[in-house]
Amino acid sequence: MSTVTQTPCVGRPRAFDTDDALEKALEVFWRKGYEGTSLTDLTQAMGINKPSLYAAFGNKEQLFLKAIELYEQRPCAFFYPALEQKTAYQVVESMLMGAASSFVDKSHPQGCLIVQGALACSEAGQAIKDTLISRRRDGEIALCERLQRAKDQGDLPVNADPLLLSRYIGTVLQGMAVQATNGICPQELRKVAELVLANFPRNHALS
Amino acid sequence: MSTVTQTPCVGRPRAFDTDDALEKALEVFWRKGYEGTSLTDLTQAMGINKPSLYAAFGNKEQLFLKAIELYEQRPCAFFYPALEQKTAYQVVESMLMGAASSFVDKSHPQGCLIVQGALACSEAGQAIKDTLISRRRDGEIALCERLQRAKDQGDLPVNADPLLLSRYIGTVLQGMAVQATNGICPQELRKVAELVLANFPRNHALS
DNA sequence: AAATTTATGTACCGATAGGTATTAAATTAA
DNA sequence: TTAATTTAATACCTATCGGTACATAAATTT
Repeated sequence: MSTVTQTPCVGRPRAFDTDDALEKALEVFWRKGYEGTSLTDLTQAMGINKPSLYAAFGNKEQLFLKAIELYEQRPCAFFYPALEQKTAYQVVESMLMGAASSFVDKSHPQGCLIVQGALACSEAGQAIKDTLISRRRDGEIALCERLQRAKDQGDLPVNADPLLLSRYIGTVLQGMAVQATNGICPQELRKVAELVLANFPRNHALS
Repeated sequence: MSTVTQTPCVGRPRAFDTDDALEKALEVFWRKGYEGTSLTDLTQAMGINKPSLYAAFGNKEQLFLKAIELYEQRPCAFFYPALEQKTAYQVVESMLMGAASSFVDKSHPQGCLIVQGALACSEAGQAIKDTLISRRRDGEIALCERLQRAKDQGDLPVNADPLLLSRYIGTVLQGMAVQATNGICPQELRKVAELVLANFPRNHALS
């Protein structure tokens, strides 16, 4: 690990753990979105004051960027790992089921930070909004490439359209994130995911 | 119509048209969300100053509520009218195709105000967030009732689950709204809608 | 022990947030 | 013509926004 907590050798030692503080910041951003989160919200949740925050993380925008990095590695860690499943069906199954558990997990805010972090915002948040759009697109591109590979290997019907399928799954995942913020209960969200799966094309011979 | 522009008989006449002003406000809220929109954004777009806004619409929150009412009657007017289609399939087809055109229509902001108006926000916006959640839920409930009626009339397979189907279609619609903010092009969004339709259960004997 | 370096805490910065008091202007009713 | 009524425009209110200056505290280096 590169970001292991290594106390700098000189000067007064930091009185807080940056990883813990980042995790607290992530939770606030997740719940309130980028612009809905104030510096006061952050410092209170992180248990530090503003100069410490700025010294450790730069500014609000850079802190948010670090938060979404942590987000994609930690609680929402169902997406990219799912790509490594053996079959296209299992990839999509892993994604949909992962989303169905993560988005409504009561141990953290509901929904998906990448979707609700800055879906609509003022000019001041445009850069963050664009960053989140890119993250969503990147996910779909990665899924598309995975499905294309599956098709090339005969793991999807010859008439399957990887680009369309990845857009469709991306749409469902983003919709599930909204459903989670609506307060849908876990079982219901899971049933939606299962319905999508039931219609997903597969070569029974291979799976 | 109840809100027809009727000049009050006494006092200085209003120098702006409230319907026009509301339409301008709607567009700003649509683009920037409830909390991302400032009073200055609103007054500039509406061409009026703050006291006029407050006299005519109450405050920012009430103005937003009037904006979402207008929104559901005007540009986003594909949802509830779709319920009156003859068959369940046609209802869903009308909704999905309506969304596929409305959400990416270049004559107004991309996406759906009911989804992106306040998906995540500060405590100050909680009431608006809850209102939008209710609107989303109400739409799904109405669709569910319509599909149940269809099932009762033999217009859906006997094993069809109206509640699950309405949640699924709601999820897809909300996901399509996010896709629209991502900047997906109209044809691609339409193809997603068509894919969903292709898997929607129907009794061919009836449609 | 002194000098250096880094972090903490308080207090503050200009800008902007939503909202309003007040006065002038424009209309109708008397 | 005057009084009553409503709107318009400016200026202002308090609170909070993101961000920082500055003095103090705590560690290491010399």
